[in-house]
Amino acid sequence: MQVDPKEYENEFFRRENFVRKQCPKCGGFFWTLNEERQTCGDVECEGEYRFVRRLDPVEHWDIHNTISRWLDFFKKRGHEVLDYYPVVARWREDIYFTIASIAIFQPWVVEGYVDPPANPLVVPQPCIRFGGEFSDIDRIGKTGRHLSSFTMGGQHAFISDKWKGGYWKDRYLELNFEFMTKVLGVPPEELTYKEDWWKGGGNCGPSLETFSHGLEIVNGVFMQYKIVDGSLQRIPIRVLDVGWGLERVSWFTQGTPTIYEATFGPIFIWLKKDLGISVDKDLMLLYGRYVGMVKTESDEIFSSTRKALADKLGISEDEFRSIFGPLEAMYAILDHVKTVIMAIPDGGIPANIGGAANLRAILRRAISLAEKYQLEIAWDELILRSVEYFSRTFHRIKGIEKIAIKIWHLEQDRFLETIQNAIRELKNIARKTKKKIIDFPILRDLYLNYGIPPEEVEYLSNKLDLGITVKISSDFYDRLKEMYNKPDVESTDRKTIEREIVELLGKEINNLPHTRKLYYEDQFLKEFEAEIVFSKDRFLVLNMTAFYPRGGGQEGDSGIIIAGGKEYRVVNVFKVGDVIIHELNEAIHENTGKVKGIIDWNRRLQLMRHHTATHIINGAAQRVLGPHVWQMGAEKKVDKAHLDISHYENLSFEELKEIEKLANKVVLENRPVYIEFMNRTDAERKFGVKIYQGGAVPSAVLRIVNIDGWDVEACGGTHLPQTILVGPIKILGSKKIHDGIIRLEFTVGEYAIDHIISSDRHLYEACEVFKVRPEKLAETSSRFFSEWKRQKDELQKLWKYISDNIEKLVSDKVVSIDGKKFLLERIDLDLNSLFNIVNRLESKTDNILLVSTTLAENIFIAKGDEAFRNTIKEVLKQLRAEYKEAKDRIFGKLEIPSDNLLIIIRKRILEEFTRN
RNA sequence: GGAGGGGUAGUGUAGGGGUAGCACGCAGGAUUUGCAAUCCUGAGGCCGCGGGUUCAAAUCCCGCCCCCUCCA
Repeated sequence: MQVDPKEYENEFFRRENFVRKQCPKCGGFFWTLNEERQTCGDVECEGEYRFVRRLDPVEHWDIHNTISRWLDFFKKRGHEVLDYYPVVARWREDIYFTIASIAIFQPWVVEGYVDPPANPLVVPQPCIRFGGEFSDIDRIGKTGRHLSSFTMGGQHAFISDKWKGGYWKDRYLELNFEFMTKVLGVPPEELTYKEDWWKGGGNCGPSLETFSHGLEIVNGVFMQYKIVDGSLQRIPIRVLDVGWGLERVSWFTQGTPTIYEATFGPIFIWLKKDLGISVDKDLMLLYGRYVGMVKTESDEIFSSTRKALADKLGISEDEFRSIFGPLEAMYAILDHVKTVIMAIPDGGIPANIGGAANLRAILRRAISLAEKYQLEIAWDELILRSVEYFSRTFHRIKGIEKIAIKIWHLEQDRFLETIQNAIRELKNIARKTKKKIIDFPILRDLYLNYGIPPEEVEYLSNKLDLGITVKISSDFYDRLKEMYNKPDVESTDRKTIEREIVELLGKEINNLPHTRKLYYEDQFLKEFEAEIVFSKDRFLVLNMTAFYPRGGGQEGDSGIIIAGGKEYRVVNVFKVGDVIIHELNEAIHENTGKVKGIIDWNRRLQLMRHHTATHIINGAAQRVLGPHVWQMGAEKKVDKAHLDISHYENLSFEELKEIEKLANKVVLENRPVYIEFMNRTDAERKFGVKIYQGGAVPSAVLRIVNIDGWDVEACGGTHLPQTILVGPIKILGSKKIHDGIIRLEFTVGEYAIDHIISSDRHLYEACEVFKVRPEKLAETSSRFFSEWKRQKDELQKLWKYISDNIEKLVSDKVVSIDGKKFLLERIDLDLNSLFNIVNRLESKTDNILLVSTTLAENIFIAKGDEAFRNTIKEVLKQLRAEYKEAKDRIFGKLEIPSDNLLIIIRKRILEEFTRN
């Protein structure tokens, strides 16, 4: 797009005599003090990183010192320092990870609903990005500069009529210039400010990027427009959105070959030594100097620029691969481990869904790279060292090393198992398939069932020398997509239901005044009087209500409303915007007048108990399991409730009981529960970001529910004022509902008592069976179980013995008549055993009839040719006996002694054959 | 949230209404100076759990649990 050059003009440039030039290479405009300068300063135009000069990192400018110097600089110049936010952007619905420092302030501050926490301010914000210009996963480690997690030094100022303290372009550049030249010591003529345009999240504005010696170090955006119907419109609030690449600052000042040496410092030195990787010093410096040539726009460009890099270093591509392959793999591994670690305390657990899937992807990439280059990574130590090192600045990862190691091993096992399964399956396919060709259907199954993409199948079958051809169609993923795109069942989420109701009630609902929420003013209000504001069909809106609408995972209240002398049952209560709608059991005709509302108090009390219990259990789970636990969802019903938490594996019985015990302890401690409405920024400052347990809260003012010294959450639900009122908490069980999310089911109050009583009853009944006391039940039942197993085995052996000998027992009873072999005998066994004998003797005889009298039952079974079966059936009809047929077998029960049947049949058979 | 594949001995698997098999591993024995190899013998299975159908279910039907994977 064409940008008005005026956008970039400012007093600072004028005062310092900067000149505006156009770069002959990229065509971009930039500002410089050096009139002779041609290129803009970007590495693609400069061709090299001219600051690279040293092999090993130095502590003086490591990432920690870089961050603290940077913070100091701005602190001394009137900026307030903010603690960093989580890397999992729980307060945002549109992004999973925090991708930039400005994300902290979107949308509430940027759109003017909430005051900024300070103005101006700086924040060292760790960000996680998968994909995009700076972090294309496959390129990490190979470009010298890509990271999946980095620290954005956010320098922010806000300009609005209502806020003091902001500043704009001049002051920004003044500070920027001062830091670059005075703190970093860059000669002024070596600085360039390149013009760019930034947009995101509907906002946009001009930006000036700071370059030196080939490296982009800062991107300063002057957010001041929003895009309306394709054209720019000034927004009332202007936001200075400056992002410093703090790892880049650290790299720039240390002058190491790549950003990785600079960022990972002592961990890099240790790992390199541990793996025995070494590269010639001069070659390494040369690599660092020119690795910036590598471009990542497309696969073609990437490989051609990589080739150019090898040429520049004077080595062949093969040599390049063997020298730098392991090193680049190590760079990537360092990066990936750090990113996984950074995400864990914020509840970012590797999983198969959403943003968490990216965490799994890089974790697996790290493992794959180690395997590919045969790097014997000491993962546990690497994780320990990474946590130790980075926790110096990023305090939230303190103490997560055990959990991180556990997660790493779980994921590694899972990954290796999947690969093993896939390899086995592939070998089976290779063995079974005659054509020795693997095409779409097989590739599809391998991908869908084992997660192995076609390229990997090809790699594996070559590596394993399976002698098969892998045919990858270029539209593989498109064909898969076609299969997914089958129309799915209509979703009836809450929003569609609400939309339907709004439609039903008409647009008027949106024009109604906000309903006064009596349930917040007095959570124990059981009865109230109010006035009708609106009614239609079965829906009623009042000017105020004590009925709690469904929300925050808490079910709505029920009860009765008396209007016009008539009683209505309230069957559902919900919110549309700030209007609370009561759904009644029948249509109401009054449009005005007073009503009386009575809440179903038993129900409400139980819901409140469940809600407060949810917060108590959440706090307990965090303490028992670790700081990675966040609430991922919850539901509170009358008879039971559940809480979903971020956690990496199913809970053991012991963990469950520990949580239960701790939760009940908090109940008995009778802690007060404070509730207050707070400004978003104040709440965050006072209680930290852990208040966002329930996810994004779409409001500038938060309702803070604070269980004293235990748990603080932004929550709209109704709660008890003291924990003792929750009553006993009984955890019913837990299960994994997704990877990385565990559901705890529980019940409280009288329902908990009921549950305990019924478990007692089950225990009592089980004890009655064995006539033992509860503490002996497990022991006794396991003794019974092993006894039962032993006897079953004995029985089996016995049966085997019998059947082995059955031939001998009956062989002399087989009679041959007219070339056919008959066995007509009485063997007193149960029917099932007779079936087995018949099956076993099938090849020895043609026609068999066995009768038996066991347990006062006369039974028989016969098997044979049609004529034989017909004879039997005829006799059975005469005897009025019931029988069944299955294939060539007839069997059933007799009312007469079974011997009788045997005698009759023997006689008949003899008759028939003598007649012929 | 939607969807595939799977759960049988320590491990890997076959079978698919009628006595639960195979390979590797394990134990004992034979051969051998010893090991490996080979041969013989043996131990080891709630066929994931709970219902249903059936004379009979590992197998068929229904529900649940667990594992792996894909998509949103």
